[in-house]
Amino acid sequence: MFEIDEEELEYLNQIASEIKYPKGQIIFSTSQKANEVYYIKSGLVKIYRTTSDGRQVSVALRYPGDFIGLAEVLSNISEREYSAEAMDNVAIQIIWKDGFKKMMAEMPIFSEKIVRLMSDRLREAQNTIYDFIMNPIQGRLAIFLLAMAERSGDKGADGIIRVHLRVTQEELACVIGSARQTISSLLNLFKEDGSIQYEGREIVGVNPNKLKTWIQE
Amino acid sequence: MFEIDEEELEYLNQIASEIKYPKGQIIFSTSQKANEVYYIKSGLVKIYRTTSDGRQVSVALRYPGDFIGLAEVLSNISEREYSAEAMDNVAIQIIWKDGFKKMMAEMPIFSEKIVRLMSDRLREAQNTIYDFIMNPIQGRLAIFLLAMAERSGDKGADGIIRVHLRVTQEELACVIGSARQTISSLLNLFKEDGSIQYEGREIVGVNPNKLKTWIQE
DNA sequence: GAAAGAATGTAATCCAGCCGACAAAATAAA
DNA sequence: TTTATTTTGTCGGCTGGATTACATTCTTTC
Repeated sequence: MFEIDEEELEYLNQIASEIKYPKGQIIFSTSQKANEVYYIKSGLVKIYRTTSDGRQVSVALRYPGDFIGLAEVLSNISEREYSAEAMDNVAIQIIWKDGFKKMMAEMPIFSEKIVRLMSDRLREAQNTIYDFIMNPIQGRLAIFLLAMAERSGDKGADGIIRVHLRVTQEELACVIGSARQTISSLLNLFKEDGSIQYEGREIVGVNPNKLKTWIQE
Repeated sequence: MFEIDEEELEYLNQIASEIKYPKGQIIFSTSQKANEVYYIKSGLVKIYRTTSDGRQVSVALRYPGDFIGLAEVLSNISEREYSAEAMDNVAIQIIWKDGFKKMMAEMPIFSEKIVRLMSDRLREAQNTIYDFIMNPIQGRLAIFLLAMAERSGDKGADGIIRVHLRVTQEELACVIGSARQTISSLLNLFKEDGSIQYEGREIVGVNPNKLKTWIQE
């Protein structure tokens, strides 16, 4: 989604410091001070909020090459509104707010890309809202699996996307706003139908055309 | 949400042309060419998409002082993804894409504000997603009424927000993703409970504290 | 290896809220 | 005014999907 170039990467390396987070680690969490942004070098990050009754509600996933923690910094909000958690082993660069803003000021093309990034994310979020209103659960699950596959998989000649997705049903439930048991039976439906292929507990193949038949509209 | 200053307004007046749309008029619609952005001078605008079975799904409302049609232009998408409709009589300035981009390039502070605007909208959209997952219908309705009141009403000394909202239940249903009949009974509940006050078919008062009791978390 | 813990499968129950159907108001048009 | 149109109120029936409750299987840890 965000295409960083050589020059920018070099600039980043100057002002950022790299940190690794093991799977499950919290990167930042709600109501912490928002003084920095993060650039994902590898791994998958979940953006979520914990409700008063302890459930997690996820509003987005971020992939390698993405920035996270941007919205609070760009909106000049002092505290994090959401939390971020490493869903894999994750390597991240931390950039302090001031450094990041300086970078934006000094590199207009970079700044333009950030504008485009925020705009892309807004469209993505609006599409999510639309999908939530339009689609029953199976549709949302299909949409989500499709999006994940397209971002992190390789499309084979047969049209099937090869992936390596290890996500628990619990995680899926909190991303699409459903119950674990419901996800369980839907995934089995998708499997029987050939929409997705498993190897043990890992999803290894996604058939976009079949998956799409579960989606409304 | 977007605070435009004198200088910017003047610049806008130079490059924009004003158009008025009567209530109900379409300003732009899905899959039209996205060659311009709009600045709302007065009135309320609904951003929505029409589904294949004819229903409307609304993803945001925009108020005076807001830009609309921004996301496609900033993301460099050639076609509109959503439609926009005047919910009141609306006065709007049209700015052509090139002119707008030139303006951003020439006025760095304006450009910064646009970044902040997109960032604010992203946070808003993420909060909407969160609310959809967390709240049952009455919560979403309460959240929406509250947001509308805070944006377009005046807060009295008693804490009650005075507004003039003429929205049909049908409109409300499509904004929060529900059925008209459900909205009907909920509004009556809210009315009995003192959360909202009617005058004929217009909502004229909103009691934020009472409304909040309907919201989860 | 065994035991503990985590992740899945399945089934029965229950309820929010959608849908259809229609009556009653309110507004607009004639 | 009368008539047509739009908007609202109300009420059962129906159902998707949450919830509860276990059983099973896979993964770690010891």
